[in-house]
Amino acid sequence: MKIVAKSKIWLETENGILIGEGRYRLLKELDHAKSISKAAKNLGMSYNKAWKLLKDMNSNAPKAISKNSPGGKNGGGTEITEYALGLISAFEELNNSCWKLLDEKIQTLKF
Amino acid sequence: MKIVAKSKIWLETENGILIGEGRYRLLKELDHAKSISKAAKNLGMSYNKAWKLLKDMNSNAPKAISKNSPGGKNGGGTEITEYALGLISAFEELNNSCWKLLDEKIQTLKF
DNA sequence: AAGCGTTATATTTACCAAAAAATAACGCCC
DNA sequence: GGGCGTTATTTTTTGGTAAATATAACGCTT
Repeated sequence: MKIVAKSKIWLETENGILIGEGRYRLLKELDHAKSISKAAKNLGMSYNKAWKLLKDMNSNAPKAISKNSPGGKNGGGTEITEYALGLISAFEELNNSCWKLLDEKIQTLKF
Repeated sequence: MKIVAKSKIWLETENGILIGEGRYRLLKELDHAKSISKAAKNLGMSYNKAWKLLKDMNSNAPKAISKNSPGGKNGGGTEITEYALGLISAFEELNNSCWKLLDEKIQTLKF
């Protein structure tokens, strides 16, 4: 019987969760859509949830994650910071090495 | 600001979850207590939940996880199999190497 | 056969978190 | 200043899961 190892990783500060799978996807989509409402729609997520996640990340992180602009031209928008881009990379790298490790390790075990 | 990487790993078969953090703790306690009701009490878990977890593991695993004996001397009891002991070891090993990897990797990243 | 302590299972209740809905605020633009 | 599309926030509703409860079954022991 085939047995697979799965994992979820996330980063925490003393304030709370900085990034995990859902927040990672949101940041990537925000980087592309430049708008919370559009990003949420693209991800099949409610605007409300996306906004709460982003707000939480901003208050947990040591630096700003996004610059939000309500009102103005075309209603406004949201841009993520350089720091957020770095977070995205870091999360991807940690995830990839974790998956690779588990894939290798599980070969050495027989069930 | 201090940032830590956390992870949860688990093993799945095509039927469902084989072992994860909660099931791991239950198996270890069962190995010691030889009784679902005692193990559950020791873990602060309801008997109902422990029984369901064990039943699920047994139906997901390729081999028996436990031998349950209702009735009889002292009301019966539950013993986990050699296969379950192997699962415990495998889970510990995967977890340890995963944590070690994350600890090392996160040092190389600056936030 | 009655009692005991366990496993086995179904049912009901409670809770919490996610989703949805509603409302407000914002600032450009015409 | 009114309309537009966005962000911001609160409130309400819903759904799914955990907890609690209840009941049955089991097989030794006396």
